[in-house]
Amino acid sequence: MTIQNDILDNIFDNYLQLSTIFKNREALRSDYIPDYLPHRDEQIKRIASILAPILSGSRGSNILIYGKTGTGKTAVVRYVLKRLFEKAKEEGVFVKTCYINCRLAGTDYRVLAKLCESINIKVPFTGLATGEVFDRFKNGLEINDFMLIIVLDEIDALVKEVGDTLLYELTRINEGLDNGHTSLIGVSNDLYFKEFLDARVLSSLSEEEVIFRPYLANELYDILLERAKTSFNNDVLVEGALHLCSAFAAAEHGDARRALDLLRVAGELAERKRATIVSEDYIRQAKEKIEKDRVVEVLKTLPLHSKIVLCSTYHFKKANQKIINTGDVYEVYKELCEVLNLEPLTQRRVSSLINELDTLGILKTKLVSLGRYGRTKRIILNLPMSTLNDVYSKQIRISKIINHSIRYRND
DNA sequence: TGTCCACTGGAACGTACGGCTT
DNA sequence: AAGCCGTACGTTCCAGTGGACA
Repeated sequence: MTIQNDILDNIFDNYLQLSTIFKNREALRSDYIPDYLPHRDEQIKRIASILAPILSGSRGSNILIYGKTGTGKTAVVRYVLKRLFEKAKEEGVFVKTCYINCRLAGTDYRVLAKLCESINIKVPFTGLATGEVFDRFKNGLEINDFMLIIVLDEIDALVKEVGDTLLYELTRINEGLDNGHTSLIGVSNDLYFKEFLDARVLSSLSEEEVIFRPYLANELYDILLERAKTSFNNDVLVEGALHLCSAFAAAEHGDARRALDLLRVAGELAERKRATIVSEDYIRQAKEKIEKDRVVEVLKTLPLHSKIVLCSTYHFKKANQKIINTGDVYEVYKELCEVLNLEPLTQRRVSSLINELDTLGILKTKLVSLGRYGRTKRIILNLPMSTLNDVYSKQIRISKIINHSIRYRND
């Protein structure tokens, strides 16, 4: 037995002893499909009855599903499809399902590549024309006589990014098929996403519509309670903790995913502290941890020039300069590039980077008009300076510009 | 009331890259 | 090998603009 072995043994033993909190941690992950989804009976029934004709071999209507993040859309769809799939198998009907997150896929090509993959057609990740991939997909359906249910999650993200060309093709695909057919289920986080769609696409895609309202605090509580039963050991969770958790999540547009994350992280924190119960306090700590972890992760993985832009705003905040605009940020950005021996990007590009950082919630920007003094963006660093300092001091290249003293003055 | 600032943000285009088909 | 494709990341160009100021 080596010393290292001892240490590892210790860690693992400790872990096993520590696992007095969770019964099944996985049940708190957002991709877990529970056996019961509280407060979604209506939607489950609706979607199931729309898709039911598939069991008799005919095509189900296309469905468009709306609702904010964490309202159970994905869970309900996956739940219904899972049951449908099992039922179809019993009945000897051959059904295939394909779930695609459009935001993660990002482009028409990659969505199509995933569709091909789901019917066992191998497609290279680049090199082919999009039309070619579409043809292969269509042929695959035809030859194999597949009944394919396609779930396009976060469909709004794709349409906003690259338009609705692909959706148009997909909604028409059945027209050109003698064998095999598809049903589309579009899932959108954006209630106004319809406006981005061509009328023909819209009418075809939204043959049926299902809306998911945000959960109320008491509904979130029921959901958490249900999940807690399967995930936590008995008597571990303080009732007040559940209430606090649902209250936090209800304040953030009734996002159940957030609530479940909160509960899981709180449990993990308690576990690490060797606590035997998960109290309200752990929920509060979890809330802070989740936010901080998110920010740190974003800071670390940002492209180099975005980091420099961020450091530029950091220097203004450090110098107590509250009001800064794009021009100021760009001047300091150029100065920092010089320090790093880098060719600076154009102001137009930096302007886009600032917008991206705004979307990530790291910067806060506001378009203002200063009359005679032009139009620009007010920019505020939207995170604690210490967080940025901690993360970037450890990165060799960026640490050089963190402590650089700035020449530029904007007064 | 018109001017004009300091940008914004859309659009078109360029370049490099990996990888396909023929 | 030639010619094409999608993707990522960038540049260049430029019309548009809200409102302070003369």
